[in-house]
Amino acid sequence: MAGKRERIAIRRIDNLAARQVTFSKRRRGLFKKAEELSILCDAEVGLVVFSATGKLFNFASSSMKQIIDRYDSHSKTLQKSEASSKLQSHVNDSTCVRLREELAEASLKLRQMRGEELQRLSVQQLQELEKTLESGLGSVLKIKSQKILDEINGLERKRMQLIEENSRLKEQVNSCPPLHEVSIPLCIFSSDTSV
Amino acid sequence: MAGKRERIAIRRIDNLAARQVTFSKRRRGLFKKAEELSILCDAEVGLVVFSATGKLFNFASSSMKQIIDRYDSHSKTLQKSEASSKLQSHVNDSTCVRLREELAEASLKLRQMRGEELQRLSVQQLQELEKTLESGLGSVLKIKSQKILDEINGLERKRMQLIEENSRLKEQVNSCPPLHEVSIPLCIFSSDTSV
DNA sequence: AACTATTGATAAAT
DNA sequence: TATTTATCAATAGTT
Repeated sequence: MAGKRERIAIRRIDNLAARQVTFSKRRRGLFKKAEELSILCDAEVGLVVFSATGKLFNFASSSMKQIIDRYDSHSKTLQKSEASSKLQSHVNDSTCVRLREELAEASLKLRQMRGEELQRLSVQQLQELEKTLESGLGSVLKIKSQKILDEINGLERKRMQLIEENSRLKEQVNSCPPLHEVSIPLCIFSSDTSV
Repeated sequence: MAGKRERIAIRRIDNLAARQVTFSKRRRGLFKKAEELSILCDAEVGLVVFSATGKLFNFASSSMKQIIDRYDSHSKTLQKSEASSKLQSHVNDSTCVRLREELAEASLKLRQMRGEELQRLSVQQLQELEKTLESGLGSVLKIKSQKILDEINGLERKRMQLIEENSRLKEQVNSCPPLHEVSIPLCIFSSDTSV
């Protein structure tokens, strides 16, 4: 009937469906509050969110470009603003570097999930990995069973359809006069229009 | 005493003091929720706020630079960047494209190993995944056991060393004269020189 | 997607 | 600015 809302720990939600639902709900809430803050308090607000699946959501009280530019000029950790072409190529270099790093990390995780390169992990980390693998394996087994059941049901349905069709055909055959008593005269009749 | 919180209209707060107070409160709330979203839902979140007085506040689940780069690469694919065609050619550089593809594939595999996005896999593929996961799980359990055994052995070794040291110390203590037979006369002797 | 009990955020007062 | 408290808003779990 109702939501017994219990305090939820702030850590990654393991269940995919629950995580996606929460993401939708909280994302809407967050964007609403971002907009409210910008309006109520005359603030410039920029918000960028990438879902775990890589989808982009963003809000900007003015324009995102303007906000990013302003942010860059504030966080003047970038010392020299040189010619734009040099700056751009630098940005692109860093994009490639980031991609390489992310790829390396993803590959390592994959290898570890396959049971490689585990030596440097702590017992704690191994335990977490074990839990993840067990959970993943459970899901795989569940989906596999579903698929197999679906296949069986599909085959069964087709079998039943064939049986029905078969009965219909049998009835048709039974309700017809024997083949040699009908087809030959009909054949003669249709091919001999002069009669 | 208390806050009769009435619904407030979402429009600029005219009173300066009230606006600043509200800004502080809501800003904290917004940043908290941004962080919670990133943690709960495994999302990448970047938030930039400039107060009306020009002060910068920002939050990034990873790094702001990374998030802005990712935002740029996403939005650039949708819009023409009128200023620099050079930038386009760099962003679409074949290396970056290839890295992105590889990363996307690796991420998908990781998610599948965690038990997500399995629906489009065939029974055959699920079976292979199952085998991989079981094998990985086996390795993890093996390494974990090893590590735990190593830890136990290490502790046992240290325990034995301590026991040995203990015996040595006991022997030393036993080979010494008892404390009261030596120290008290010495004490008397040294403090009472008139005897 | 819609519902509601409950937690969380916050407007106003101090 | 911090704290308090009444009230409103967000949302976790459920249907």
